[in-house]
Amino acid sequence: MRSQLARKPENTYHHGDLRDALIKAALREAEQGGAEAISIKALAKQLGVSQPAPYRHFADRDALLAAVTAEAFRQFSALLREAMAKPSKQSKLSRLAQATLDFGLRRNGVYRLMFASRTVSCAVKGSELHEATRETFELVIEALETPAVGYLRERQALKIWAALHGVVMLAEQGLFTGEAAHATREELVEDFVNETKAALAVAIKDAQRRKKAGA
Amino acid sequence: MRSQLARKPENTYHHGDLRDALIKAALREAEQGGAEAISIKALAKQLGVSQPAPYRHFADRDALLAAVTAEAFRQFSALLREAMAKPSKQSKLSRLAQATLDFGLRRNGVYRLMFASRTVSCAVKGSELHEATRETFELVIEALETPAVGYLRERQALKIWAALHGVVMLAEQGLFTGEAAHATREELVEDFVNETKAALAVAIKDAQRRKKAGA
DNA sequence: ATTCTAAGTTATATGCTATTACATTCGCGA
DNA sequence: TCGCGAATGTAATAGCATATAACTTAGAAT
Repeated sequence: MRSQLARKPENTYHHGDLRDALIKAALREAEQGGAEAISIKALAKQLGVSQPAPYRHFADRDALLAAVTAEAFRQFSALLREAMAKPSKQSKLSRLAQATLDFGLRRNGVYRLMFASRTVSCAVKGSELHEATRETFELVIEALETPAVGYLRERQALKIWAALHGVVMLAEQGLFTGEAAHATREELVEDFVNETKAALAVAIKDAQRRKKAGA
Repeated sequence: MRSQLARKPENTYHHGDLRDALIKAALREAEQGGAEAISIKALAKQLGVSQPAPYRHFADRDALLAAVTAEAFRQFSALLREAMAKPSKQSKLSRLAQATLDFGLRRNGVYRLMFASRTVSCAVKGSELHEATRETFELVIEALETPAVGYLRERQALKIWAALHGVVMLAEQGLFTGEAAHATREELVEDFVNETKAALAVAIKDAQRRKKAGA
């Protein structure tokens, strides 16, 4: 009685790569429903293994969620990198920003898993998950295409990052639909991008002036 | 065998106000753990009623969550109103902004319930919950203390609202702690507040100029 | 007083997490 | 290549949560 959906080769006792298969399948489940949609039992059935098999690879559901979230961050980072690498008339920052918005809306459930679940805020420093989030943030700094100017670069990165997340959040809440949608999400994102660029330009000019005065 | 925590008067068959008691108790549970921490069974035990009793007042768990979330929005709105009413050297917008940040961090779980759960994005237009979110957004517009200037006022409200949510999100994710905390959350919020004010000032001046030119 | 209804109870079905004890396969060293 | 231990699977089961069904009680309305 093996399920059609089984990714396990027929008539084999061992799955071969259950750990990885679980993460990928869980990510698919989370696509719409977020963390709540991830059920160990359902995944086991889907993959054609017994219900307790996943516990050989993850201590408990939270451990699976953490691994899935880390994988989601890797995919997200890859998407951002791709967007930034792609030649385009837009600036790197603009491409990163629009890619973030796109990811947040298209992969709603995964996005919530990454940025709005208990899992992330509980991630201890140094964990795989914590590192994944830091790495993603580094990409934002890179997208600024600016040399370090005091701590101002990190600050601008934090600001644009926060703004982007906020736009995704409100979009998912439906604040851009209906009669009150006096601005599209994309417009708002572009606004934030431009403000960031302007602020950085000022900061750089300032730094140069100070350097000159000092010399 | 009635629990000490029972809010139900002793020796009464009917609780009297179970619906309301459930919402309040659920909100307490959500305080830390968000929606996941809300268990119908646990609530029933806490309130000293049988486990299925809550189903007389809510069709299912989701219905309870929706009601709890709506109540949370009302409390949030009340907090914002209070912050805006309080005499202070700060501007209304600044007070609303800091109050939002405060709420988002102190009442972490409730905040996630409100802004980052399936419940809200599934709320149909016209529902109690949907109205509650709209009403809260109206407060943001009010805090701008600006007459309508085309659609620019709504746009600025959306922008500052998004930015605030983003800051809360990143703060909960731990991006402000550790060596990289080159700006406090409060500083960032104040930055966004000032940018909003500047943008509005420009918009108003623009509108006046255009009016004069037209006359 | 009687009766209707809202709100509660007990019993039970179903589904998920997690653990325990047992079985099978893989890979590696003798 | 044999065999043995570790890794990885299964079956059985406990425990908890949601939800429904059938029954009971209290309060209000006539």
